[in-house]
Amino acid sequence: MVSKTCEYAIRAMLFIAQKSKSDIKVGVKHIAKAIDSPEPFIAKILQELSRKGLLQSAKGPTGGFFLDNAGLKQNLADIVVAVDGDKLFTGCGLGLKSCSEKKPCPIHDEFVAVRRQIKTMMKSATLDDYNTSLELGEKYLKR
Amino acid sequence: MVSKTCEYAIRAMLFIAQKSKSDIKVGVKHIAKAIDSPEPFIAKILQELSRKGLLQSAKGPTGGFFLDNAGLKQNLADIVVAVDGDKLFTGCGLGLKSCSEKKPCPIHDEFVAVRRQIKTMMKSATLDDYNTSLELGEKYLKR
DNA sequence: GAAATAAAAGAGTAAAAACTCTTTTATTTT
DNA sequence: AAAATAAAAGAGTTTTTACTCTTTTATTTC
Repeated sequence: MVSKTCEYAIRAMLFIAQKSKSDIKVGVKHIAKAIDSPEPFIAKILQELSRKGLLQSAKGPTGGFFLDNAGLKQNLADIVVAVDGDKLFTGCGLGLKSCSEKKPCPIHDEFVAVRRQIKTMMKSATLDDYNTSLELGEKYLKR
Repeated sequence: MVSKTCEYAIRAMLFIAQKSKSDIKVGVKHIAKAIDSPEPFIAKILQELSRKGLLQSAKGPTGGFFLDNAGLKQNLADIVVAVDGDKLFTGCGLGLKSCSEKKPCPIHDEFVAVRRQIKTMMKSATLDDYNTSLELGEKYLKR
């Protein structure tokens, strides 16, 4: 559904969101451990997202990645688009380039519905909104 | 959502289903042209599916690939599982190995709903069911 | 200002997915 | 039986995705 890179990105962003609530910046090592991902790989992903402005970073001791208030208002769809592009939300279910309302593939209408549901779901909650259930230990980012 | 291999497989199977309605066997060359796919690649995919029993084949002149009556009753989910496995229907949205009702990822419940919708959609119609709209030229397999 | 910490940047490697080519085997038509 | 047709099989290549390593640069603490 989304790339592995994107899965890591979402999990990392959710973890950073938690820490940012208490104004804590987190280093790559800490993040990698928390979401169980290869350290240099998640570093690269987050640098890319930081360049794109989806999160902030600070170098040096006590530095690390963090989210400002605007960042905490982002939703999962924002991350998915930044990492994978919008093919999940716009592509044809059978890979046809010019599949459209006018020239639909056999499953066009059904896929439009599925995609809409996915989009709605990914836009319905901000990173901040996930914090509570994560803090309560009702939801997990690891294993 | 599904692999490119799987997209080709579905499109080829839908095309073969059409031809099989009039008891016509189709060669790889013909199929590749009809669905706009690399010829040796779709050949390989169909050989694999034929080995798994999802369609039939005959060698020699007038030979080619075709579907028997049971084959025409298959749905898209059958093809997806044969090609990609069942990860689309069972995997975690964030790639967690032990994501479950007991230890859910933050988007577990929403993803269960999305996956159910996809599964329902892919099981709701047989290959045969798509024939009419394709014959009428309302739906397309190419471009 | 020296040492330590942590991200930035970029090159490099490994594995998987997508795609190709060649040879063989079976079947049918003439 | 010979020629032609078409799938079977398997090895090989290319591209993309996933992941690693090394060096540099910025910041902070002591």
